[in-house]
Amino acid sequence: MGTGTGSLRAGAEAPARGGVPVSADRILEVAGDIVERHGVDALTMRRLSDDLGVAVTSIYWHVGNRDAVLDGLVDRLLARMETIVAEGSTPTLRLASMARSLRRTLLERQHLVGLAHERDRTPAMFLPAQQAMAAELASLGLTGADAALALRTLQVHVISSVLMDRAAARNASHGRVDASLWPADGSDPELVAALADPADYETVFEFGLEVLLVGLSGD
Amino acid sequence: MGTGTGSLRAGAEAPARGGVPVSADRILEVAGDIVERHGVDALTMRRLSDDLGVAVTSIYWHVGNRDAVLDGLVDRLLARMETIVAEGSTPTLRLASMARSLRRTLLERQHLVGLAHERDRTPAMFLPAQQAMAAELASLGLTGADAALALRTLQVHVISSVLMDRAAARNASHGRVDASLWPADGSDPELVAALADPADYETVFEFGLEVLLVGLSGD
DNA sequence: ACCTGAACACCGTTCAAGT
DNA sequence: ACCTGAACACCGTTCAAGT
Repeated sequence: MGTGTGSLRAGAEAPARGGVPVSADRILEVAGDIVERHGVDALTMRRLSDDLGVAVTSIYWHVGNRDAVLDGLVDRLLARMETIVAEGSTPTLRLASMARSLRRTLLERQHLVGLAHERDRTPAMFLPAQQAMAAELASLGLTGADAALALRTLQVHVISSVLMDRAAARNASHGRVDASLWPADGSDPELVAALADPADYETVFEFGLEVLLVGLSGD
Repeated sequence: MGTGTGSLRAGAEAPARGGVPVSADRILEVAGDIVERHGVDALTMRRLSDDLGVAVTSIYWHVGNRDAVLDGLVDRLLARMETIVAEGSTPTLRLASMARSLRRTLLERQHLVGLAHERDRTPAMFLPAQQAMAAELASLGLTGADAALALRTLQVHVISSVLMDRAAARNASHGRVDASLWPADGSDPELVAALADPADYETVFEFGLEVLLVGLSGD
């Protein structure tokens, strides 16, 4: 049926999706694609093997098992966290720009970041940025354990922002709070209205970041 | 084998684990037990039915399916978030005590909180505390959209702390960073040592909370 | 109204077997 | 060295059938 010429084959039996030979690297590449596009749950061994154009079992030869694939994906993400460039004329501004660009790059790989979080690899994710941030903190007078605490606070602020964004993005109805649950009487109507809107986690991030940096620079 | 009396039965065929009849409530109770003790992944329909002493399929009669069970668990958690009591003589101190007690109660139900987070129900988790916190923010001069932003910042701070704790607790090797990855030369040795220790997210929480509250109270 | 077993499609994983 | 199909134990879910 249809008006096809009949000579154009469906392409289903093309030589293994572009003829790329299977390898641990290729497997992780395709797996990363699935995870980033459809979430971790969508990564089944059978779907992965289908996308690779190969039998399920051959994946087990190259990488160990599903868990090893997930581990490999996280390792890949960490390896690609390049040192970010700081911009700004003051230490505080440079810290802010670093935190912002970290957040941006992590947002591009939301599902992978979630995966890294579940495996408690988030600290490793910030390793490349850590030295640069430590230098800025030092010029604010923060060193030793104080600097470590400040570093971790900034790190938690960044990833938590990404995790919140991810949860909100995954679900259709955002952080909308039913305004009717508030007492209709004396309570601040503007506040209730603002809370009824879905949360804008970028604004929350920026607000928290500014407060934190002002606090760190010693009021 | 062993020295048992032989008259003491194994108790395996006791009348349905205490004879409690199956119901939607009972199902959620047992399901919550499994999730809180062994994590969400451990909650399989077959294990749930085993613990209930009933056939798998009868669960489908009471509640719809696995997803409905999970939804029910989150609803239960939200319903149990009682209004917390504020302690302290100043608005800032009362806000701090509320954030702390929220964190504590959430930490007791880590897995359930993780579940609520995945379903983007975290804003609803803070609803009971929201009015009380709004009142304190008002006496700091924060109302309307400003108060909403402050509220959300505090909320994100609390749940992110819980989420971090959970990730760290689930994995044996904490946020330890390999000190050897830092340049051995001029970099702050105390800082490197502090980062080599596993992150103490309670301290990170307290530090961030204080900075946030100082910032909110208008420096 | 409530519970059951059989059955389905789908998982991850192992293994003996092919080339 | 690499890939395969068959097979296993385990999922969630449906359905016709029992009482």
